[in-house]
Amino acid sequence: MKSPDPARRSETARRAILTAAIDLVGEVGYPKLGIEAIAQAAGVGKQTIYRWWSSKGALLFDAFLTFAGEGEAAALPDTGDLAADLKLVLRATADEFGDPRQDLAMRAMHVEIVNDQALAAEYLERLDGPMRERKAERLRAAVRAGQLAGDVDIEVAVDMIWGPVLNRWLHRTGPLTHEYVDQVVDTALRGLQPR
Amino acid sequence: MKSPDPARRSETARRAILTAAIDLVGEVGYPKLGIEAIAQAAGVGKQTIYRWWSSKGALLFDAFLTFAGEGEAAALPDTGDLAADLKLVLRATADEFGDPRQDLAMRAMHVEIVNDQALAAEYLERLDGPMRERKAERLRAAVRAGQLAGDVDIEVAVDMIWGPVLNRWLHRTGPLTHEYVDQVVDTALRGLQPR
Amino acid sequence: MKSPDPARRSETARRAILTAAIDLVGEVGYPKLGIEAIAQAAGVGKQTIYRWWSSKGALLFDAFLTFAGEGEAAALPDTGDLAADLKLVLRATADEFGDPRQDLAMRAMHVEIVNDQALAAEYLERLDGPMRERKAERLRAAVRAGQLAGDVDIEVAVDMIWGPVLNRWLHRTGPLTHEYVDQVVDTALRGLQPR
Amino acid sequence: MKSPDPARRSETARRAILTAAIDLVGEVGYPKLGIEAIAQAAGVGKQTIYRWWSSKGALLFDAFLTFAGEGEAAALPDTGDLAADLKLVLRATADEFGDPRQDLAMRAMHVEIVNDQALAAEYLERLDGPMRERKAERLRAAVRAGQLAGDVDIEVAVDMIWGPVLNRWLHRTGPLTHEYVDQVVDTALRGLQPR
DNA sequence: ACGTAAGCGAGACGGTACGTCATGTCTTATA
DNA sequence: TATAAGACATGACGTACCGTCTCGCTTACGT
Repeated sequence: MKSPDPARRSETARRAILTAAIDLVGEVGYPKLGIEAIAQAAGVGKQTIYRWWSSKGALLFDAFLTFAGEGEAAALPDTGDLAADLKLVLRATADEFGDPRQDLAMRAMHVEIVNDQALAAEYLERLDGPMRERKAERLRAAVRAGQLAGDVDIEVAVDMIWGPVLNRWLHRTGPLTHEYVDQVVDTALRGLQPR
Repeated sequence: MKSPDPARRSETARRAILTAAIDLVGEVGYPKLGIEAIAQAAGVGKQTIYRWWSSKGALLFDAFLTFAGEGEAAALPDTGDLAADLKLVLRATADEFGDPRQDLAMRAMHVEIVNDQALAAEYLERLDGPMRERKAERLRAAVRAGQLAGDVDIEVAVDMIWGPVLNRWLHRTGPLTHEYVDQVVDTALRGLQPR
Repeated sequence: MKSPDPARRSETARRAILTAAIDLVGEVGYPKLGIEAIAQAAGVGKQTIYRWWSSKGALLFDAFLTFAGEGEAAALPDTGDLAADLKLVLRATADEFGDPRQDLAMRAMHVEIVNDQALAAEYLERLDGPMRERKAERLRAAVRAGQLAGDVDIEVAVDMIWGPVLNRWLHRTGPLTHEYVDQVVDTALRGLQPR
Repeated sequence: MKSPDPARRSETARRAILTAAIDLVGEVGYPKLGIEAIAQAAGVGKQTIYRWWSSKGALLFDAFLTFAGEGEAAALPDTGDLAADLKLVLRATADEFGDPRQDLAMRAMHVEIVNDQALAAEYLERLDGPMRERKAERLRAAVRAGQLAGDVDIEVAVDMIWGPVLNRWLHRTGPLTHEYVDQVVDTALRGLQPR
């Protein structure tokens, strides 16, 4: 019983596999994605995949972490106008969801999370957590600026703003338009009760 | 090219299949659920499944519709106290999600919806739609009672109340406690901005 | 447990089934012949086939008996020239085997005989037996005419004349030409040893 | 489009499959023989069978070639007494046909040949051909020794001696006794006409 | 520097489940 | 009650992938 030596790992193969995984999931969708096809597309032996990843989910997941981690690490914009800043961010998110390839790939990851508790935990820690922290930080700044009530639970606030958007996309409850996200932001900030 | 004659369909077989599907998905989870196992458990030939359902998703889905449709058709409670009514309903929902068997089964259905546009549409029309209408109706009653602002978009309001709860369950963003749902209701009603 | 009443049997259905069986076996060959296809082609319910025949072989077999029995019951020609008479008959047989439809159908029957002892027995009694008797009778006439040795075993003689032809056809050992059957007749009559 | 690499083929699996095929066909007979059962008995995945053989017939056939090819390659006996030599060989053949296991297995192969032209051709080339050559060679030796007429067509002669025996076995026209084969030999050599 | 031990591409292996097909039985309605 | 129609339970078919394994090959150390 021996485990592979990370020092000797081929970075070429690793990138090829992750890239192929993302590409394929965007082409055929998650349920039809197969390890054999990934290996083929990456020009790699199956064993090289099994050596380094424990499951299709873990692989796909790693692919996301890798490519997402490369891109966005920046804080959310803070122009002083909270509503405008949130709308800007959410509209961008909605647009990403609109791109068919990203749509398929992200659905894949979410399915994996829905079904696998361990991946969900890792997702929380490595992707959702940091992202959420940036969202929370922006809201805290708003609190400090007196634009948000001080006694609001920040976690709940984040959920109430981003939750509806994620949901609408994932469950296709309706079109994910800019108008919709604007309304969500406005309503969340203002509350439902009459003033 | 001939298609099966619904008039000759065996109701016995149909019920056995739907029941077995729900039972099995609650036992082994969606990804390990197989047509062969369902047929076996239902004491039915595979062909009888393939004759009447086009996919595993469609079957599972039909099972949900069947058993859900039998149960709940009632309106949401209206005691006059909107917040209390919403908390009651959402706590019940949270409790359902907490039951491991229902948890697994509902995750299965949601995964299916996430991946299959056609099923998503049917889900919207037959399960989510009616349910949503009852939620909307309760909120409209609140508007009439002066407890909710008249200019709030009811769709957005529903999303803002139920969305966070569904999300937290599906993505395991955190524990789905009664405290959490209470806070969601309070925050949604009150809004995030300082008064 | 009751058995069907032959008195009520539909002659129409019976003929349609037998005809369809022969036709189909000539089209698709024996291994691809199915009960369902026969029923379909005959415009008959499957049960009607299962009611009256115990197996695909028995049905096919019955079809042969029926149509063969109707056709040939005549004695072999006896012009006084034994060799010429035999060549005439064998050439006709070779020609029958050459017709693709008859070829396929007869192969079907022979396969059935090879595999099923009971059918083999019935074949011997009802088809091969009578045919063989006519062949033997022709040879006996030749003995009486002094054209054949009196101490030859007629059974063996029949086998030696017809056997090679049947074999060459069934196993495709070589082309079944008129020349070949002529040579078989000549050689069988003359013997292999030098005179 | 990729085809299997013969270099990597597992000899263990190959032998196990061929052996299992022969064993099973001897137990259940050809029509009830299934690929699934062979795979099971050989302790092999079905795909391993499908990878290397194109059909049940081809497999069975290969099994015969393999095991037959291992055994008999020797020439027919030549003691100088043609009739005695032939009787010896034919009696042995009759005995083989009498062994139930060999009987079933050989029937299987013959059915396959009857139904499949391609297999028939391979059979002719690889099994029947060489065997036939040995038979022909024995007869040619007899011609040289003056025991057989020089103008006899050897092919026809072989058919006339071995054909009746093969036929009687295959079609169960009668018991395949030593007496019968003796008579065939005698009659074939002597001819049917009076001397 | 060079043998050796690892990762690598390739792909055969024993399996499992797939979705299709044919079998033979059972049910229903028609005549 | 025999029939045409066809749904049913059963189970084999041939396919597609699974995850493991064994091959040579190449690459990078450790002596």
